[in-house]
Amino acid sequence: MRYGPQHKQQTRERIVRAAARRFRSRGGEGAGIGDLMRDLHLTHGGFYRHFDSKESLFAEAFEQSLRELGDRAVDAIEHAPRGDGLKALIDTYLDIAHCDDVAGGCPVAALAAEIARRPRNSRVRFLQALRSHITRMERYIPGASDQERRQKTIALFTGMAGTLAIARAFPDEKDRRAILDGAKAFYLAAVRQ
Amino acid sequence: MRYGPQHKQQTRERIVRAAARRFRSRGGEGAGIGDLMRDLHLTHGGFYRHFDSKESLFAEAFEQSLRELGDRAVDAIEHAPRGDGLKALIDTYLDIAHCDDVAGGCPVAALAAEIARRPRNSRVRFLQALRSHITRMERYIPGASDQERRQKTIALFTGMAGTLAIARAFPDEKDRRAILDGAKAFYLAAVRQ
DNA sequence: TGTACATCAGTGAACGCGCGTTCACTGATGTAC
DNA sequence: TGTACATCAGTGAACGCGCGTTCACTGATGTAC
Repeated sequence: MRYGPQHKQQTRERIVRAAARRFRSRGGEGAGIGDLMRDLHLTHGGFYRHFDSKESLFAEAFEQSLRELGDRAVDAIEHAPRGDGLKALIDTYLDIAHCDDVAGGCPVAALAAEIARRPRNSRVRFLQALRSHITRMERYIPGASDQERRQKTIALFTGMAGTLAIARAFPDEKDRRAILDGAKAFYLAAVRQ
Repeated sequence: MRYGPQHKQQTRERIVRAAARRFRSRGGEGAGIGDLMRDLHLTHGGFYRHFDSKESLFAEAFEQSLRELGDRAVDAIEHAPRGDGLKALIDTYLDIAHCDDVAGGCPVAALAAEIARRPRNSRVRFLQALRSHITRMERYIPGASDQERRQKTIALFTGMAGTLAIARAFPDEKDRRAILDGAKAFYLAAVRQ
C-alpha cells in the first residue's frame, strides 16, 4: 500500500528511536532487527527500505542517543543555580535514575567497548559524535587553558561513563547509590581542582 | 586416548587463558567456542569435558584476568620509588601499552557493559571478583577513613576503566595518548585530593 | 471527470551462516585379576 | 607376567536455533492522459 508523504520519514524516526533504546539496553549484538521491527508492529523485511544495514542504524541510533544526552546535560547545567552548573552536570549524569535507565541513558557507558572493537572505518561516525559531544560540554568545565579544559572534559566524561557502566552491574540499589555518590564527590573535587 | 594425570588440568588452564584473551578482545558474544578450541588444536566437542557452559568459562576467564591485573598493579606499586606508588598505579593502568593490549588488559574496561546486562544470578561471580580487586587496591589509596579510601578506590578504578575503554575506540595513537595523558594528570590530582 | 498505469512502504518466505550444545564413538593407558 | 576390561579426554557429525539480509509480491494512492 502507499502512504502519505511524511509517512516514511516518521517510520524511520520510530525505528531509530526504538533501536537507540534496544541497542543501549541489550548491546549491538543482543538487539535484533526482527524483534525491533515487531515491537513497532512492522516486519523485518521492511527494515531495508530505511537502512542499508544494521550497522548504519546502530551508528545513527548512537548519534541520536549522544545528542539527547548532551541536550539533557545542557538543560541541567542551565537550569542550575548560578555557580552550580558543574555540580548539576555531574549529579545528573551520576544520578540513580540515569544509572537505572540504561535504555534511555548514555550510549557511551552502554556501548563504548563494543564500538572500540569495530573495524576502524566504521568507528569514524561514532568518534565524530563523541568529539562533538565533548566540544559541546567543554565550555562548562573550568581550566587554565582551552587544552586543559578539553582534557578535563574528556577525563570527566569518560570516567563517569565507566563508573556508570560498572555501577549498573550491581543488583542491589544500595550498592549502586554508594558507588554513584562516592563518584559524584570524587569528580566534583577533581574538576574544581 | 588416555592422557597423563595432569593432562586434563593443563588443558583446562590453556582453555581459560586463551578464552580470557578472546573474550576481552572480541567480547563475550564475539568469541566462539569453536574458534577458541581450534586455536588450541582441539575440537569444540571436548570443551564440555572441562566446562558446563560458555558462561562458566566466561566467568572463570574474567576472574583470572582481573586477578592478573591486580597482580600487575601491585607489582607496579611495589617496584615504584617510595611515595610514587599511587602515580605508578595510575600510570601503569593508563599506559598506552595497556590501552593497546585489549586481549591482555583490564577485563572490566573490556566487558563491564555486557556483564551489567547479564541476569542477576550470573552477575554474582563477577561482582565478587570486582569487590576483591577493589579491596586489594584500596590499601594503596589515600583517604581520611576506610570508607573514604574505598569510595575513592572505586571512583578511580571505574573511572580509569571507562577512560581506557573509550581511548581504545580512537584509531590514531596520538589521540589515544592525549586522552590517556590527560587522564593520568586528572586522576592523580583527584586521588591526592 | 474517468481510466490506466506507476510508485514504493511494507510483507513474509527463504537463504546462508554461525553458534552453543549433545552424543555416540575412539583408543591409549590404567587397573583388576 | 599376562590378559581382559574400564576409563575418559578428545573427536566430529548432528541438532536446534536465531540472526542479517534478499526478494518476489501486495495494494492503496499519486500521476499521466
